[in-house]
Amino acid sequence: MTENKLDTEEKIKAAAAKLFTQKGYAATKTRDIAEEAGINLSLLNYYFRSKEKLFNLIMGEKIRQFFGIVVPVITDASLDLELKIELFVEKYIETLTQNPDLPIFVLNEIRNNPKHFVEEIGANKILMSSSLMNQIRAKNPEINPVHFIMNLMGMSVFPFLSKPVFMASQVIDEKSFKALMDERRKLIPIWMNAILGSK
Amino acid sequence: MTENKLDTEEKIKAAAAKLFTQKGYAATKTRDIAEEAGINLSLLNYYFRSKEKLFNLIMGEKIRQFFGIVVPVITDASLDLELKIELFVEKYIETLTQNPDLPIFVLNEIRNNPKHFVEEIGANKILMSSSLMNQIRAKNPEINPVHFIMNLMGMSVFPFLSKPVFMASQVIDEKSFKALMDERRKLIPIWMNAILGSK
DNA sequence: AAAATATTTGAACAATTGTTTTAATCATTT
DNA sequence: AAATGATTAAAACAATTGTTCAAATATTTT
Repeated sequence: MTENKLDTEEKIKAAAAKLFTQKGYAATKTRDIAEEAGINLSLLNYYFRSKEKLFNLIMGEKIRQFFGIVVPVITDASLDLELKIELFVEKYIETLTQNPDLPIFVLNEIRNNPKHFVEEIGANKILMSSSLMNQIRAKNPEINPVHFIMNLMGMSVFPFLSKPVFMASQVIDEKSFKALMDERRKLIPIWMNAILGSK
Repeated sequence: MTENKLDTEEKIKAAAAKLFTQKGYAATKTRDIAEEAGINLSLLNYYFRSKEKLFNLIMGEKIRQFFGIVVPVITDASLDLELKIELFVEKYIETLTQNPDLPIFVLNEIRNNPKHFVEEIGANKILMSSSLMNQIRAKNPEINPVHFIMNLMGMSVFPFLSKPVFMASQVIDEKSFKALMDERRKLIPIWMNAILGSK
C-alpha cells in the first residue's frame, strides 16, 4: 500500500517531468500527464493538489539538477583551475546527454519566473564566491571572470540548446552529435586554456 | 482605409510578435494579443484566420531574422576568416541586444516544429556549403568545423539565453550586461583565433 | 447621394481544461 | 468478518479559450 502509493506518485512525477520539460508549462495538459502516467486524472490533484504545485515541484528538482551538478566542482578550492574545467565539462556533458531537454526548459522557466529560481538556489553566492572565480581572476586579472563562465557554460550547454537546429538542418544526426560531444569533453578544456592564455 | 487596414494589421502583428516571443505559443492567449494590440478580439481572426496562422507568420519572420542576419557574412567568399568572425559577432550582438527574447523563442519553436524551420530556410545548404566552413577547414583540418560554428554561435548567443539566470543571481544588472556584450564584440574574435590556433 | 464593400463590434458557441465531488474499490486493522 | 482509512474511478462543474456570427459602422465606388 505504501509501496503502491509511492508508485503512482512517482509515475505522475515522472510523466509530469517528461512532459513539462518537453513542452513547457502551458502546453502540458493535466490530461496528458495522466495519460502518460497511466493513471486517472483525479489522482493528479489528489497527490499534488494542483497542476501548478506539481510544476513547481518538478521545476525545483530540474533547477537543482541543472545547477547542482557542478557546485561541488566549482567550490572545491583544492582543485586547480585546469582540473575544475575538465570536471565541469565532464559532468555537464554527461548529465545533459542523459537529459537533453533540461537546458532549454530551465532557461525558459527562469525567464518566466526568476524569483522561483533565486529561492530555489542561492546561485548568486555559490557562483560569485566560488574558488573558480578567484582562480580565473588570478590567471587573467584583466578580464571580467563572468566572460569565462559564459564561455565555459556556453561551450558545454549551447550544443544541447542548438541541437534541434543542427538536426533539422541535417548538419548532424543523433550519432554524430554524440561523437561531437565526446570530442568536446577533451576539446573544451584545451580551448578554455587557449582563451585564458590569450590577451 | 488601406492606411487604416495596415495599421490594425500591423498592430496585431506587433502585439503577437511581442507576446509570442515572450511567452511562447501555448501561453499566449488570443485575448491577450487583442488587448495588447488595442483591438477587438474578432479582428484577429478577421485578418489572420486563426491563432496558429498568425503564429506561423510571426515565427517565420523571427526565424529569418535570427538566421538571416549572418547569411551574407558567412557566404561571402571575399571576406577572410578573421573578418567574417568579427562581422558575425558584431551583427549578432547588435541584433540580439535589440531583440533579447529572439534566441530562446527561436530555439524553442524549432524544437517544437523542426519541419517549419527547414521549410522556412534552407539552413542546411547555407551553413554547410558556406565559405566559412571551408575557411575553418583550411585553418585547422583536424577538427570538425561544426565545433567552431557551435563555439562562435554559443559565445555570441548563449549570453542572451542565460541573461535571466545571471540577472536573477544578481551577478550582473542590465547596465553591466550591456557593457559585457560590448567587450565581447572585441573579445570573441580574439578567443576564436586562440581556439583555431590551439591543437 | 446611393450602393457596394470593407472594417469593427459585441455576443454567443463549442471545445478544452483544471479542478471537485461522489461513489466504488482496495488494503489494513480490529 | 467487520470496520476503518487510503486509493482509484467516473462524472460533472466552472472557467477559459479559439472561433464564428450577425449586426453596426465606416469607407470606397458608382
